[in-house]
Amino acid sequence: MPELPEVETTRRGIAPHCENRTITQVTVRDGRLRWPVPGNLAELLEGAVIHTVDRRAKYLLIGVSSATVAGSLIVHLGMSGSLRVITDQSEPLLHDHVELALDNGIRLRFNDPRRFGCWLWSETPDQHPLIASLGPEPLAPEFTGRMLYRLSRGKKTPVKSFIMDNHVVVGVGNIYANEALFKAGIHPRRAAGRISLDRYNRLVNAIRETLSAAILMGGTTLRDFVNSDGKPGYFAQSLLVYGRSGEFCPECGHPLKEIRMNQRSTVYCSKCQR
DNA sequence: AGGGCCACCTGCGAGC
DNA sequence: TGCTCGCAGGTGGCCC
Repeated sequence: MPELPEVETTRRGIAPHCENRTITQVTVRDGRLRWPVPGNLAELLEGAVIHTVDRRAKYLLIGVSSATVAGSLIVHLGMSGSLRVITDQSEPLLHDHVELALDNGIRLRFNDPRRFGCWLWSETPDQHPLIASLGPEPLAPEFTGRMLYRLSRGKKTPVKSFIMDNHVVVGVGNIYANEALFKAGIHPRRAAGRISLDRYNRLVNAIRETLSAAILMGGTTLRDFVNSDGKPGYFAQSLLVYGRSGEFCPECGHPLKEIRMNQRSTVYCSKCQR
């Protein structure tokens, strides 16, 4: 479910409620996530203070410290996860696996039906194997067309796979890869190594524009994404090609095509994208 | 070494 | 109505 805009929307939603709050209780109802939730999580966190809520790629990094521990929770929402701010006394529902109670009476509740998400703990999150080898953030200045151009020389891999590779750039998932390639006029199957610098500059702009616009609209809700208030995102109505196979291209009116690449739905216009 | 594919898991809609 | 099938926003790890 969540791509970078959805994770950023979640971060912005929870941060004001968590920062500088003390964790009073940790509840793990089902620790069988992608990796087991550490058994000593409550021991580590209860009584500690949350000082930061950051994002790296699609990971939320919740910085926590106390007299005895200092480190970060590494939280990933997987395909179906959501983090909600609970202000009332509502009972947990099915798939509400992890919960943090804070000293302001608010609870942070993690729901994840498919359990592809994770809750890990690290004292040195920057060096954690899941984080250390990630490529640049798509909205950071070091992500440039020149960088993509250089990295892609000699690569036969399709450009869509290339920009979805976390070592190249993080945070470009299936929806936004489709959208950005359409905006840039690049065919998703084109070999990454056979794209000009000029076109990579356009692609970088398209990725930035697409992700920024989605963040401004609170992310994309297709079926079930909800933000930290339990509300949907509104970028779905702005999607140009994703989920629109068979509809007419918004640029030229030609019917949009759908193919599968790496078992993922890939929608494009065969006239506008080369 | 690099690239492609599977697996992890539940829920839902389509089609029979 | 109720079953089965295929598909879903991610990504580490395995195999070729």
